[in-house]
Amino acid sequence: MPELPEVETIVRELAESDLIGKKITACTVSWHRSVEGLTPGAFCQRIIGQKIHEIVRKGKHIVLTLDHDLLIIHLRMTGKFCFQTAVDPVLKHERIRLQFDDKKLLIFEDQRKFGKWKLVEKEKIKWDKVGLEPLSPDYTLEAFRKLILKRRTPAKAFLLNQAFLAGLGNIYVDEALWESKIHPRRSLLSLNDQEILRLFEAIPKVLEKGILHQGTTLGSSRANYFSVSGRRGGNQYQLNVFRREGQPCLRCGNEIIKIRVAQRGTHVCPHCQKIES
DNA sequence: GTGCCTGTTACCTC
DNA sequence: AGAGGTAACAGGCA
Repeated sequence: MPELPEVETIVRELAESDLIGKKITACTVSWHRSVEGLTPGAFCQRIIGQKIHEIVRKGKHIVLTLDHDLLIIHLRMTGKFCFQTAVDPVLKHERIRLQFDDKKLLIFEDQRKFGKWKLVEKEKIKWDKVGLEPLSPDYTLEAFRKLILKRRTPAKAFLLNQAFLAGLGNIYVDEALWESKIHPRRSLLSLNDQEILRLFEAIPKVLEKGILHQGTTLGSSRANYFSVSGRRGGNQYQLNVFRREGQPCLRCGNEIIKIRVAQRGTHVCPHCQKIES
């Protein structure tokens, strides 16, 4: 569920909440596999007493700088946060709760239980599986071309791979490919300079639009994306292809179709995004 | 009820 | 190196 724009929205809300400078005074893990690498007991023992100094996004990861460790959280499909007070009931899909020195509770909910929290000593952190950040100054046409160079992988598989580019998921990949008029099955080798430039420009464009609209919330169920304050995103009303199968392409009027690429549901305009270039 | 689908990623084999 | 399959899970939907 949450891709870069949704994670960014959450991180901004967390960073602007009053968590910075707060000390963790209690911790409850109610699903042991939400914690990676440590038993729930060891995890709680290590995190209690540490203060939160900074909250940032790295690809789709949420990174909280504590006194000694980095707390790295990946929401995967259905992870979300909310604030509660001690008198509120335990939520149905609650997996982890942190209590702070002001008695406030940060709750981690995760219906499908794929989300992960881990503690890593600051000096030992490695980000080798997190690729180029499309919204950073490092994102240049040269850097982008270097990633594409000599690869024969389909464009969609490439964009989904976090080790190359960090932060794109199924929604924004389909949007970026539609925007740049590239078929998701096109081999990177087949892309000409003009197409590479269009793709290079489309990626930050669709991500920034997603952030501007505070993320994409597709359905109405609680399994969907909600910000920390419980707000829905608005980007679902701005999508050009994703989940628009059977509807007219907003650029040419032809019908959007849904196919399967890299084992993922994939939305394309067969007229704008031709497989042969 | 049954079977298929879902926004993610790690891990395995080929 | 890269592709394809499966698994981790719960629930919505036809």
